[in-house]
Amino acid sequence: MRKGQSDLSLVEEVGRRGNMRENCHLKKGPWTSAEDAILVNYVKKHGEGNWNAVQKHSGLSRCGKSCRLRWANHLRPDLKKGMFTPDEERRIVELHAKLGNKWARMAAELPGRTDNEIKNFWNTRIKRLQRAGLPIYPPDVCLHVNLSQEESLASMPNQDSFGSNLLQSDAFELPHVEFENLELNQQYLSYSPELLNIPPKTIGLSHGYGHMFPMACPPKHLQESVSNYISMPNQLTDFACEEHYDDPCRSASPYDSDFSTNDQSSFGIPPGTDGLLSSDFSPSEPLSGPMNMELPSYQYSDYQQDSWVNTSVPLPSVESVVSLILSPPMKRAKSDTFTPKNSGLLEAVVYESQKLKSSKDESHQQSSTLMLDDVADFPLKDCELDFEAHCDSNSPSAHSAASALSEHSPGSGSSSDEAQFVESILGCNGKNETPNQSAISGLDDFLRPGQRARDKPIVTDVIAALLGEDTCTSSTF
DNA sequence: AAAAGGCCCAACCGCGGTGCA
DNA sequence: GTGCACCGCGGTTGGGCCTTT
Repeated sequence: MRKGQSDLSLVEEVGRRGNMRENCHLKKGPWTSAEDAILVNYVKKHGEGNWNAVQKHSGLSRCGKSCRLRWANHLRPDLKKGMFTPDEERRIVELHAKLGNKWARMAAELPGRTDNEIKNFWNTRIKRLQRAGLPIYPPDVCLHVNLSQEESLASMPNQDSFGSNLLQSDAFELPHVEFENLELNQQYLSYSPELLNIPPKTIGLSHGYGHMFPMACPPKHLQESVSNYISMPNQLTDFACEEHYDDPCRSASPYDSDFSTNDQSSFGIPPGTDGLLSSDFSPSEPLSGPMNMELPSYQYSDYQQDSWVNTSVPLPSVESVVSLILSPPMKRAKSDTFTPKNSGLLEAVVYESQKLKSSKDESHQQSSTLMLDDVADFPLKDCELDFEAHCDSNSPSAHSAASALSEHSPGSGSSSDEAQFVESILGCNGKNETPNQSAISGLDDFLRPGQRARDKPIVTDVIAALLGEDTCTSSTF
């Protein structure tokens, strides 16, 4: 545009070319170069801000919002145009792993890039990657973020005050979560009042979540990454091999075993089985907050695409269970003191069960030997803490036992053979699977939300088997 | 060559936060 | 304390372009 050209003449030009109808109507749609010129002119004269005044003073028939957006995304002189460089791409991935869908914050870290640009890039990228069955986050990024967050965890004051800090911290913003579903959970878990020492309905679990699970309960975006590993056996073996096992960082996470254990196929979960990972959990109430803003659920693997129906979370269920089951006793034995690292809900459940069981007749003891021993020494208080963390619906594990138990509603999903399942749980199905694998497979089926109604009695038995007690005789069920 | 489908990106919408009267 | 205006953020939409069939 020629210098000195008045805003007015530009407006006239806009009026001629654009599809402005009447002055009283604000124009929408694509910006014309004339409009751009007006806006640039205006900002040069008056500076940024006060965007609503643009319309008044410059005659532009655009709302302030639209002007701001146009300026911020396209007209700002410091904007970097063109494709993202590999460095920028990597930075975005890292930032997303750290921040989640905080586009504006990410943009602040990438000079010349806009939040919209980054958002579009990311959305496109994850679509592409997920279509290809590739992980959203490269393992090294996960590890990097995990490590850095672990450091911040390590720098926390003392463990004693952990709980209170946890409840007070605002460091990580996470939504308060409606726990409609949890009411049903309580039906199952009510035998453990201590365990559920939380309001049944709305529970503000956001505080301290990040401390509790530094990346352990990473925002869903990491779950996505994790879930993608399900379809990436090679990466699984690459990343989750033994040298990572004892990595304090990795063991810090309920996802510890994610990479090493989530490969359904390696656990005898047949491809296409809509186990937990693809259970069509769809909360009756939409989850609120940032996590909810994230992708509804791209948590599916290539194996699961057919059965993928709006899966909203359940991935962690398997993780929690699996990490519990597969964690070497040594590792757990070291965990005399609770750390937020332990994936806890199932442990808590199991622990409670142990407690109850020990006060009852021990006739079923044999059937409970699979997993309980490793976790029986977990202090309940710790379990409570842990459970709170898990109850955050954004916590991957929140949907672990809680949702898994609660979502055993009639509906979709094929149920596996119950007898086999129980056998699996008990690790004695006689197949070539290792007991643990069997258990996982069984648990997967057990935890499947879409369990048929007719399975309910079986489910109860299964829970009993899992918990090592006959729930039919238990007053707590 | 044409239709269909997918991709990409600019722009819009709704909501929440903040400042001010 | 309340209402209003403004601003910023994140999710969603719609249209143009490209690729595939």
